[in-house]
Amino acid sequence: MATGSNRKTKQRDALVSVLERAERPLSVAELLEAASKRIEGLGVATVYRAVGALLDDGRIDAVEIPGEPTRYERSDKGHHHHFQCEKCDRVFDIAGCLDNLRKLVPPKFRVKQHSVMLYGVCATCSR
Amino acid sequence: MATGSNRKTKQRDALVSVLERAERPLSVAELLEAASKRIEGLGVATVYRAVGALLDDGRIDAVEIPGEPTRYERSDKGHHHHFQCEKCDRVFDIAGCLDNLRKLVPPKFRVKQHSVMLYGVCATCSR
DNA sequence: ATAGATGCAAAGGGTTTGCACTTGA
DNA sequence: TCAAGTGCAAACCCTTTGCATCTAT
Repeated sequence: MATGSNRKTKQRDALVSVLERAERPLSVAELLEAASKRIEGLGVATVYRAVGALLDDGRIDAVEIPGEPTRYERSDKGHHHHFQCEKCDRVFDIAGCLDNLRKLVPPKFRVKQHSVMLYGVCATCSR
Repeated sequence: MATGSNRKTKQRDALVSVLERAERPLSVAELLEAASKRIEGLGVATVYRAVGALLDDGRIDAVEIPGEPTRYERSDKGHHHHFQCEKCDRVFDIAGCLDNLRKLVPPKFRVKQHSVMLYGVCATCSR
């Protein structure tokens, strides 16, 4: 996926480092806020463009949760899905995947990607 | 879920009937376009409000696809998932479901709902 | 009569884009 | 040098809301 040139700038460095340290997927707003502590005057557009570049390069993945702004996370976590707790709203990574998903589709349909979101109550909130 | 009063109006009748005949989930824009053929001067806000009322009453369900406008479908179709074609952007219903999804989560996590989205190329666009 | 529904237009939130300016290679 | 990146503001898309006007009951 590595497209184009991608210069090294302090803005992108800051954003990458925020994403690298993050323990959970972050939204653009969260990225902006976190990185602004280091880069003053950082603009939203820059964050969106950096995020776009990182997505193109496959360095991060988008975590999309209906009704919420898209979050982003390092892509080196491998293929996985997410679980959102309805009590605490936290999003957890779920290892593993059902690869027989493609069996579900009608003939002639070609499946290239899929996403699975699980909702329920996490271990902590279950107590 | 049946809330409030819900008057019978020609606008809502038209929208319900469009939804009832639809073979795939429809966006507000699609609903507006379809229903406008019968109700001239139909406004977007009316569609949104009608959709909201139908959701409250549990007569339709929202199909949320990241990066795309929410689509709506009759709620009496039973449990199923969706497939979006990357060529034509249409969303199709996929019968069946992998119910071993719950096996993916760590112990103590309780799964109550899940959603599966498949992406690829539909039969028509495959040709 | 009157609460609920409608249409319009304005406003809101998230995301993208045009443009002049800055900066990394 | 000069293409790529930045910041700002305007533009966009989807959705919601305020308000004066209808309309079903």
